[in-house]
Amino acid sequence: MPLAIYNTLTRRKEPFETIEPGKVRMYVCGITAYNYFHVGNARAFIIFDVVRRYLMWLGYQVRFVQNFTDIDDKILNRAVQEGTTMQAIAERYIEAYFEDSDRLNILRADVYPRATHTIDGIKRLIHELEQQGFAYASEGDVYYAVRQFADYGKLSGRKLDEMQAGASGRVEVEDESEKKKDLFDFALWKAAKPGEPAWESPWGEGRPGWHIECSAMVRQELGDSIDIHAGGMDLQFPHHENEIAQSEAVTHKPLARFWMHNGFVNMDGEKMSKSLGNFRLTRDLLKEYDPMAFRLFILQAHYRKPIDFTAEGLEAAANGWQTIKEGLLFESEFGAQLGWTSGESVGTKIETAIAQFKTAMDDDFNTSGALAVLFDLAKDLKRERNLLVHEGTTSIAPAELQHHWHTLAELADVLGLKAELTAEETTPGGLSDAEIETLLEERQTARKAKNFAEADRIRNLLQEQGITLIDQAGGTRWHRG
RNA sequence: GGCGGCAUAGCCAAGUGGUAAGGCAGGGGUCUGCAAAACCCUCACCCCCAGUUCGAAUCUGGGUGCCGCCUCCA
Repeated sequence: MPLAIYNTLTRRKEPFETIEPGKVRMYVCGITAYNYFHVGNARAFIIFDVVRRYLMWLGYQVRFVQNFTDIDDKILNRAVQEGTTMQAIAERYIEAYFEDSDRLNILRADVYPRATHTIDGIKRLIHELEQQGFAYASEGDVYYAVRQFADYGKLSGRKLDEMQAGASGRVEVEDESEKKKDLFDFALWKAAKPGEPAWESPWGEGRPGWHIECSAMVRQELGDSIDIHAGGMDLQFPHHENEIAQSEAVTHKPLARFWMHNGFVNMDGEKMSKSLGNFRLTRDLLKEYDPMAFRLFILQAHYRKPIDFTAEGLEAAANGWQTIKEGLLFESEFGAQLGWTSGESVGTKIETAIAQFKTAMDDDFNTSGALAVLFDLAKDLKRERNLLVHEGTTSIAPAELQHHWHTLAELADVLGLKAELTAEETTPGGLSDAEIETLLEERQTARKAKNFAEADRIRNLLQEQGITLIDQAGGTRWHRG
């Protein structure tokens, strides 16, 4: 069965087809660089990173573009607040974006266009819109005339006449109405206020509106029509609706074949938003949790559903991640011991696992279902690992085990789950094997003499060094970690 | 006022006509001086009512509850 993706435009799952065979052009709306990104942003980036990875795994050549908005009121405000420039603020948070997203194992985009580097393209687009009667200048601003675009509202499923201006309660409707012909017209270009960064234009000194940059960037980096355009649910309207209006009015071609939107991250049941101030920065979260635990947390829910961010949920994901991580680390810990070579063959279990994984992912990226496959594989490995540690042998032939591991590693990579030994785990404890053996002998003597206090003292001492003892009938085994 | 979504175990969450994946937590057991680690086993009739069907968590109608969007937002 082929891959089916839910398309916001049609409100249906549709078989995925590309414009150009074998190639995918994909655009994801990135951050406005005025703060570290929050966990809601992170969800979008993780989700679409997985979409990209999966398409690549299926054999598509994916060109992935994600923008940085580096002109914006919020960046400007912050710059004023800190007595610095808009550029300095933007640079800082773009750099931070890379640090945080790298930790989340989000693949780098092929291109990261910025608004400030796209001014020419933006001006050209506005000019074309003006020429074709979709835009008008007004006191140094330029607005898009939504009534001129017959399809306005097709993405978000609304009609201009049915919309209630100001229903969100965030906008002062009267504010700009003087300059606009219609309440729902939106700014393509804003006249600069004194002291603000500004660019020359036929309409006077000013800067681009928010929506226009994406239209210009898509066009510049990917062409008139692309395969996937993605972002958070909230971008559906007005941002993406406006992008469509801007782009399609000029090109007369569909901006994107598939529009994908991810659901929100709620904080303890309540919507997380900048205005409510209850957002959680990814950077802060990663001080407490393994980035992969967070990734797992996100991937355990379907991307279009809202997900509730709670400490319990994160804990559960962190515990679950341990299992997958142990499976992934199997090779580096025991591969050599088991004499694994690079030879490959595939067992039936593995084929079934891959098929199940694919079935889940083909169904509009059912990562939750896909994860069940990973857990199954990881648990096998975990069991064998423990058998090895406790009994010194495995119940599955090493070669077959290797295929298990290989498959787990491959599928985990599609989901962007990567296991790394922490510094603690890599650095062996202060005690040498010989020292440990000596202590064990002492403890054994104490145990035989029923001096359990002494035996427990030694056990605790070793435990503090990260060494776990396994008392068995045939003697005591131990392992680090 | 308009548009849309969701409701599955203690928690999270798949499944969209054939008799409930998975994760976390829990319970029981084996082993042990006691632990720990490990292993094995175990844990749901799917918000309510009516209907369609041989058969429904899954379709239809009606309720109830929660949530999102209608120019800050991923």
